Amino acid sequence: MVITEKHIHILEKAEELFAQNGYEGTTVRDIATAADVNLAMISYYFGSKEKLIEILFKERMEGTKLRIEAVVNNQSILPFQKLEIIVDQYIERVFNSQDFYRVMLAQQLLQKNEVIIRFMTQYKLSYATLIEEVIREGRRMGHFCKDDIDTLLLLTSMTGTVMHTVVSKDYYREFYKHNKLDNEDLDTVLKQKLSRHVKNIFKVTLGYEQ
Amino acid sequence: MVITEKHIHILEKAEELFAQNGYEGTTVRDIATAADVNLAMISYYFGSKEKLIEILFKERMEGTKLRIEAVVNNQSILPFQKLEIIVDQYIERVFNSQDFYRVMLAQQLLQKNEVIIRFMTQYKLSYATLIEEVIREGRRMGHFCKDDIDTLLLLTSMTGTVMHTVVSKDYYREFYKHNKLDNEDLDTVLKQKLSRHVKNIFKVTLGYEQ
DNA sequence: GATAAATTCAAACATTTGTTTAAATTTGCG
DNA sequence: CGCAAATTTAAACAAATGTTTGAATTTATC
Repeated sequence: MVITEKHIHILEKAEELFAQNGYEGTTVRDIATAADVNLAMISYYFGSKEKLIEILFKERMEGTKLRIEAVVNNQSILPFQKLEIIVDQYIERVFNSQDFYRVMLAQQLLQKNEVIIRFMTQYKLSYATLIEEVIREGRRMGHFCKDDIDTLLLLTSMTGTVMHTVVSKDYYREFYKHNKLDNEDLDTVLKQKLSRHVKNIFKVTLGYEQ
Repeated sequence: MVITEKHIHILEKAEELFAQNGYEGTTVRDIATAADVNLAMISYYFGSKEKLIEILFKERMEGTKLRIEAVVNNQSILPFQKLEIIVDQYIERVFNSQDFYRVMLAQQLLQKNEVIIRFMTQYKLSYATLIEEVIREGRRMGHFCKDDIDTLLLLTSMTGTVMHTVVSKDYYREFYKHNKLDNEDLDTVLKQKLSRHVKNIFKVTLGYEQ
């Protein structure tokens, strides 16, 4: 299937609506209106509403694996530095694509679409495998002293902490009376805090000797 | 409004369906069928589908605050021990009520129902306030040496890590080839791992001196 | 500029949705 | 029992849903 500008435009609008109202809570008419195209165009371009969200996932998930692979395979970066880069890349990616990550979390929660489940499983497991490689490297080099490291728990701790922060931004604003901060400034603050916090989690979990 | 056995029975079935298919993905007919009551009974007992989920939240969130308050106000428990108890209580609660916590996460993600948003905000903020109190106590007693502790980030890290673990249980099963473990055994393993991991996060974040 | 293909459109399609109705049945109580 | 209130029922309601249709329009190719 060839993805044109039109496809991309509709997908962007659909992504926004899915993030806002959920997949079931978004109608094909909503998408058509938001994208400023005729209702029938959704079927014409994507076949169905379900196919549309599948294509959205395919589009968004392509390429994300490549970036982390480049880091892992770089010989000149030390293991813990690699993990720091991976953490910062993940935080940056989530904050830059908040809508999609909301849609993804919702899909992970419901697990209704087989195609999407496969995408997400493949993504998460390959991610975990790469991190495990870095951890093994770090242990070999004597940088990490813990020997019963649960890679997936560590990864889940990162994704859970970051995702939950994004999802509960409003609590943050209320608890610390950050009302004056606009959304962008709040994001900057949260990204910094998260970076430090998650790296700390990695450090203590791995037993990283400075 | 008086909640009868009938209400509770319907709420339990609705909770299951909401967790499985989402709020929008669950029809009033689904709920009626699952609860083995006539379709019109949902409106008769709850007024509407929206009121039903609001009452579900009211029912489930009542009392959760009391338990943590009892811990915080107990003079004979040391600050870090209090936090350890709070962590274990939270993990236990999430694993015992996985359906509801899934529904809650979905609601947090979409933020469509004002009544439910209020419930959740009140819950999270009072939770954070109580933990902040314990942290202050620990700092006063010289047990925690970090002085720029972000309570809400710490709390979000706990809830995010635990919730994400529950939601992505399937990845866990696949990654570690835990196929043979039944769901209950896997839960036991995950609870133990989470308990240790989250307490570690608290320890390092607070600068707890053994 | 003619022709065919691709795109757009308004309208219609059959289902499904949450809610209501009004009659039937059960329950509680003197 | 008798009777009123509470509960249950099948049926109907209008509105909204995803998808399709077939004609109209635009675009691309010669």
